[in-house]
This record gives sequence, C-alpha cells and structure tokens, in this order.
Amino acid sequence: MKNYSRQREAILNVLRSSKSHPTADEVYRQVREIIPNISLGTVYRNLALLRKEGDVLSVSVGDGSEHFDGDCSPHIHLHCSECGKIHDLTLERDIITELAAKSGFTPHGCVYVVYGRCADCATKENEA
Amino acid sequence: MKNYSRQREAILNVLRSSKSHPTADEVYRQVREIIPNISLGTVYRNLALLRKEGDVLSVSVGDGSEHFDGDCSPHIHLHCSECGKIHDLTLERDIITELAAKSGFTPHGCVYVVYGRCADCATKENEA
DNA sequence: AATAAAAACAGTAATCATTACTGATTTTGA
DNA sequence: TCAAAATCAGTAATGATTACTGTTTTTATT
Repeated sequence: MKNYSRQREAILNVLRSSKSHPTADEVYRQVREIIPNISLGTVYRNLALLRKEGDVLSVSVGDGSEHFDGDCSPHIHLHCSECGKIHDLTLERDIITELAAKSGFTPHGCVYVVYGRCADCATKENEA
Repeated sequence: MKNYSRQREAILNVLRSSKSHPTADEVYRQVREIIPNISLGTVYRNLALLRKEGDVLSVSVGDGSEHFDGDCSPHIHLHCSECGKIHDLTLERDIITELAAKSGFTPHGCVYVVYGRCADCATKENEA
C-alpha cells in the first residue's frame, strides 16, 4: 500500500467505491463530504497523479469532460448514446493487450469503449 | 456515398488519408491548404457531425485534446507515453464488440486504447 | 525535539480546447 | 423562381483543466 496524503487517499476511495465513472467535478463534490475544504485543484492534481501511478484510469466518451474509474482491471466500457451512462462489462481474457504485447508494444494499461445503446434504453423504448 | 459540402468532404479526406490521428486544430491546418478561408468552427462542427454519422471516430489519450481517426474499422490504438504517438494495430476479430452485443448492448462503434511504450521508443533507449 | 528541504495544499487566476452565436451565403425542393 | 433549410466564416463565450502563489504538512537528518 502506498503512502498517500489524506486528500489523495480520499479521492482514491471515492473512485474505488463508485460504479458511476464520475468526472473530476463529481469526484470533487463527493470528496467534499469527507474533506469539506478540499480544493478542486487538488482533485485535478491528484487524479492526474493517480492516473500516472496506475491507480486510476480515465475514460473519455465525448461529452466534454473526462470520466474516472477506480477499477483498473481490463474491462469494457459500454457508453450509451441515449442516457449517457457508462456500463461495465467484465472481460475474462484481455486479447487486445495480448495482441499489443505480441506486436512489440509494452502495455501499461488499457481502456476499451464500445458506443451504442444500452439494454435499459432499449427496454424503455419498447414500453413507451 | 453521402452528399457532403465541400468543407465536410475536405475534412473527411484529410482524415481518411492520414495515419497520424490529428487533433481538430491539426485537421484545420491541413484543410486550410485546400480551402484557405475555412473556419475553425466549421472544422469542429463537421468533425462532430462526421462522428455522429459514423464516418469518423475520436480517440482521447489524455493529452488535452481529442484525436480524430478516419478509419472506423475496429482496431487497436497503441498510445506511447514516451513519444505521445498513437500507433495502429489491426484487429482481425472484434471480440470486444461481440461480447458487448452478447450482453444486450447494441453497438454502433468502438475505440480501443492500450497505453504503454512503443517499440520505437524501446529501441531508442537501447541505442543510447 | 529542532530544523531545513520537499511535497502537498487551498484558493484563485489564467489557459485553451470546444461550443455557441451572428449575419451572410449556398443548397434544396416545391 | 422563390422560400425554407442547411451551411458557412468569423468571432464571442463557455467551461474543463492547468498553472501559479503563498501557506501548511510531511519527511529526513542531526
């Protein structure tokens, strides 16, 4: 376990205990409930640091801001263009990274995004 | 073939004939050599449109701006944290999208990024 | 413990990629 | 031929992110 500051630890905890892929601002709001006077700059700085350390990864889905994820295991991000949510899908065997390694690339991490329409939104459509 | 404006067509051509995953600004500079008075706003608007249409996709690697790709076939983006380049790797069978579809998601497109160090940078290191 | 250097912080100002707006021009379709 | 719709160039505004400043906390050493 790394020795992180209280602020950095709190940010990491928020991300680890979240399933919603929050933006920097959303992380900020959640961490403020634990450390009320934490600065937004601190959140950004630590998110960048945690990403560099490989504790966290970030996903961009083209909605203007970066989303963060405390789960660094290889998994698929399903981004619904209708509701905007990012759903997770477990990936048992990471063929993509295996291929990358086979090609002479040294992998540190990965982000897989599939765009489309989630099952929830498809169901709602049928109901209406 | 869709009936696109001269500007939109030029933007698409730049992306189709590029292997370097340019940003909006880089696309703008290249298109200006063909249409010198094109506006940056037009480039952004058409990139967003082309992406929506599925003619183009965008990749974010955490360097501040979005990169665009005229190749929409499923392939792997190898992002080197050393030189910043995005290398492409062909993907014969897209297991990721297959899994997504099997889970009840309706896929429209996908972006796969593997972070790490490219073969070129590894070679340079050994030489030095 | 005392202290100096390094790291991290809160708060705020600045940057810069992206988006929105305006009025003019082009395209489309009846 | 004409009016509505789409698109444009140019520019202003937005807003996510980064950089800066002076202060506080941590770390390492004596």
